[in-house]
Amino acid sequence: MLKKERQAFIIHKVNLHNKILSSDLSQEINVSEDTIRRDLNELSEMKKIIKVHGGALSKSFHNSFQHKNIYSLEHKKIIAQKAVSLIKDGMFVLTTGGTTIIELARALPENLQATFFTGSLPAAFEYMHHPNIEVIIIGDRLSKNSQITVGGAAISKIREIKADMCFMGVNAIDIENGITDSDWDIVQLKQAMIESSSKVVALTISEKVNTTMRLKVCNVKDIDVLITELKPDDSLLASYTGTEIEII
Amino acid sequence: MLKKERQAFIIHKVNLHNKILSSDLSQEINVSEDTIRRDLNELSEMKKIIKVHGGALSKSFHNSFQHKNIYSLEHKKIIAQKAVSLIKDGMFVLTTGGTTIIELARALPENLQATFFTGSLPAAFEYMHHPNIEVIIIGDRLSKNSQITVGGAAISKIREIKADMCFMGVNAIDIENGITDSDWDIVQLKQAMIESSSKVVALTISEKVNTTMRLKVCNVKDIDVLITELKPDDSLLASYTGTEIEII
DNA sequence: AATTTATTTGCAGTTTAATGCGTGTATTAT
DNA sequence: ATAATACACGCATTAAACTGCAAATAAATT
Repeated sequence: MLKKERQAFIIHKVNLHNKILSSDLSQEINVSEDTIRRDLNELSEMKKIIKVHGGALSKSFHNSFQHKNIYSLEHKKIIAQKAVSLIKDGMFVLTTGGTTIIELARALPENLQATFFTGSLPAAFEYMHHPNIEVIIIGDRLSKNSQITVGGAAISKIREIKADMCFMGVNAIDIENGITDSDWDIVQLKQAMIESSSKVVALTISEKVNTTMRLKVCNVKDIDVLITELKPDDSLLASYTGTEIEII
Repeated sequence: MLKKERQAFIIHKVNLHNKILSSDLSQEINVSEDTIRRDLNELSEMKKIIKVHGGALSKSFHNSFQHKNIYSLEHKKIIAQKAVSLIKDGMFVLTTGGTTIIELARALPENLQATFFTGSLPAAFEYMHHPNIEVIIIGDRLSKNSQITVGGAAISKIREIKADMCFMGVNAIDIENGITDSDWDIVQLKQAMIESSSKVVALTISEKVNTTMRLKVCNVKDIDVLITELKPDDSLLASYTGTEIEII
């Protein structure tokens, strides 16, 4: 068995089982464990697999359990601070889910009186702890991944609302493709929210600026305000300054 | 089992149950408690979990801290255990809020496949962590006291549902006055739930049996099953045994 | 085809990682 | 206050990983 085909075989096995032991492979292919180890190292070098003590794991396995760290937490706090300044007493506010929105919720001043609509459970929890904020939950099927309600009922409820402002956590934004996302249900929700709001505020860490995902939510011009942790005149945001978007 | 794999498993478990004991994990995975402790320390270092004496807690649910303080928790666990046995695969289940219902949610077996409708945020959080349970959130204004959605929209949504079973946390029950409560909105909700369910299961700690509040929810005869932490033949429940209510 | 060259493999010895156990010390519960 | 758990630390054991080297194999050259 040639080295190339052996490595192909290993990749196949790893992807199939999500994990593999060096010792098993060694037996199965009938080569020494050293050889397997060398293969695993090379494949790991090529980012095809994740090598661990004793064997290897598939990339997908790793991803599925690797919860997104909140290391951009500080950035998100800055964003939240800026976003909060836009909210005035008496407003009706629509919000999506996402960790940035949670930070926004935590940053709300105690004396702010406003009504928040959301289908995001974690966001609702946060809003709930604010004394002067009225919370309206948008009901429907709960998506376990995103911890937000999704579906037709949610969308038609959103359409019934006429909100002053919509705060949207953004996963990818790009001057060409606008706001994009990877989850069909979430895209529908966001589109409905945009239509139901007088003003759309997009929140994103700069890391996600100029990235693209598969599904389109809206064009850049549909956004009224863009908030990142950067200063408005940062060079990364230069391409957006020409548009009619307000950058904060 | 590889180390990474084990740690992924631990993260999964923690997120599912919101808390986990080192001793349980040790047994389940069949490694020494030292190993588990080392894992928990590393995961805690990585901010994936919150390590506490005896085990670990999920990050998402820091509310679990309050968990210990729940009044007569042990009784509620017994009640939850009994209630769970009534739920079969494929059922549509309506639930109210309340700490007893939370315990019910935690007691649900992992392999149970069912659809749960609720307006209670804490309950929804619990259901969400169960892999095979579909959660439908009933939307409306969020009552901060009871952490449940209340109002006309919630009620009309409930009326659209035809559930197999309704689990109702009971605040006061009495053979004369039936189930009573003190919150107008909650009473409306509960009445709607009763109407929309083939079977009504009332859950209550024995302390609340033979007590009364101001607002009537329903008569005792509208209940199908009554669950307390007591044995069915306990003298406290004697007055209910004559009726057609099943006592568990 | 034969020989050189380069690559790959296996092996021995050493190093490192992972785990379990025993002991003494914290922490929690009674 | 006392007993019962849970914890941390060091050490021993085992398995896995690395290192360098020689043998084996494949590829290239003449």
